[in-house]
Amino acid sequence: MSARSQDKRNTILSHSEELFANFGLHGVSIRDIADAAGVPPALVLYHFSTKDNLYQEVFESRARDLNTSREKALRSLAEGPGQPEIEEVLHALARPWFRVRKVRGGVSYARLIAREVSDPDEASRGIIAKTMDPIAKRFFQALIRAMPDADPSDVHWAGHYFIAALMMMMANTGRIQRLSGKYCRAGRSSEQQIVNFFATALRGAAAKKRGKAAREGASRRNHSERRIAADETV
Amino acid sequence: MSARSQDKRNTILSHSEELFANFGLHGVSIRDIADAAGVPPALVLYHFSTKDNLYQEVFESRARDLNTSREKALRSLAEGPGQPEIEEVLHALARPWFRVRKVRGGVSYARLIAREVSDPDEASRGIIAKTMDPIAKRFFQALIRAMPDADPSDVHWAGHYFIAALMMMMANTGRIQRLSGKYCRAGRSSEQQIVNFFATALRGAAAKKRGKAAREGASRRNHSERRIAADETV
DNA sequence: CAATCCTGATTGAACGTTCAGTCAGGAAAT
DNA sequence: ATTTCCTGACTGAACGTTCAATCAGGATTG
Repeated sequence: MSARSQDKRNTILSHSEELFANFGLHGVSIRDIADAAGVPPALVLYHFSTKDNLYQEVFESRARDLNTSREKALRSLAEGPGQPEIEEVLHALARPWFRVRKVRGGVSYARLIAREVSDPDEASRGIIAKTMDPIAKRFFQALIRAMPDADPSDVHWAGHYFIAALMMMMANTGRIQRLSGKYCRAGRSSEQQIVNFFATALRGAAAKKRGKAAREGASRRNHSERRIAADETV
Repeated sequence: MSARSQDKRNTILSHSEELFANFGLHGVSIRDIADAAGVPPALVLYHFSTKDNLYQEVFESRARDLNTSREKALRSLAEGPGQPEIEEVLHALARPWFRVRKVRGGVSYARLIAREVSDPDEASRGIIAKTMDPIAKRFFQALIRAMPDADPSDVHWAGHYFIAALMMMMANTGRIQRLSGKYCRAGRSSEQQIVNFFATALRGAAAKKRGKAAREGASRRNHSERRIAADETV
């Protein structure tokens, strides 16, 4: 492929990224993308065959970088000596997100993923399950390893809350500013903010549990798999 | 309007709710709704004029109940004697959500709102800003009142994390189960889980801050409005 | 010349919406 | 009591538009 052709392809890709992030797959037409990129609609399909495939390619365009950097961070924690610090684990998941937002179009990409994560549509589930779930599972493992004393169930929940909060930041809907004005405008410090909060929270939860266990006496040490009524889905 | 007509209208409304929740405004056509409800497409627009208006009405159908019950809970906290417990404030926001999911179609409705909250589209922002923000602001006020010692900035962030986690639960994408298996299948206990976690977290954050303040000496008591680099948006 | 790159014109299908008209049934008039 | 009138409820067919996708063929490049 010639350099000129490659350029046009990338232009289409980046404009697709922005539009899909802001309006979703069904909220954007091939024409919208073509107009934004300044090319005829046919060229979009010449390069990407179908709209669905274009969407897929947008999604995967940065996923590899994002996931390899997250995987590397998690592996280095897993292979490191002793148990990792909670903050390290949280940063391993979060830092690549904040990093990707620094490069051109990265904010849109982060927003796109955030949209996809909270979309219950079958197609979205598939994409997320394939692209994001393996890393997420490692993340939970690392988190449990970092908190051997805590109830694994609590750690799982905390991990989910962390991901939810992270994705809310990535969605970047402007609601945080709207609701909190001066208090929550942050930028450079927001990664520290979220990591510190959840690290403190996790330690607090673990300490509380330890306290309760101590009060109850040292009986029934490992009952982490306690049964939960499952007639409802969360 | 006759009872029979009212019935049909409600049928259309409830099927719209479910479809919009699962596939979004642009992912659903009038014909999809008409087919699901077993009525001709023209009847949908006879009752609701336009697709956008139908979407709006679906959104507002349960919003009044939801908001009045949340408002009542928050007001009773504000008017009560002394400062409210953190758990009370969190429950005031969360309980109506878990309650609405118990009635028919409520799960879809909760999912619809969760979708809208994380949608950066202008139209979604408007709907959320009008319908949900006033209550959210009261919630933040109550939360700060419940934690007079904590840094208001931290409390704001914690409140946002709480909302994010709550909305993730409401989105009900199945990802939590997929990632955590047995640990996070909960149902009845999930409201307790999220409230307890964030209550502990908030107390922990406040305690940490108090500790730090004590260590730093009693100088600079009220510097809650510390400047934050704002070149970036979260 | 051959291969690659690109485009205008065009496709059938699906879209939201409109509209003329049917129909049941209650009110009003005879 | 019968007929007439009327209206709210509803429908099938069609509207113009936009959709994703196709394709033949021109332009550009190696």
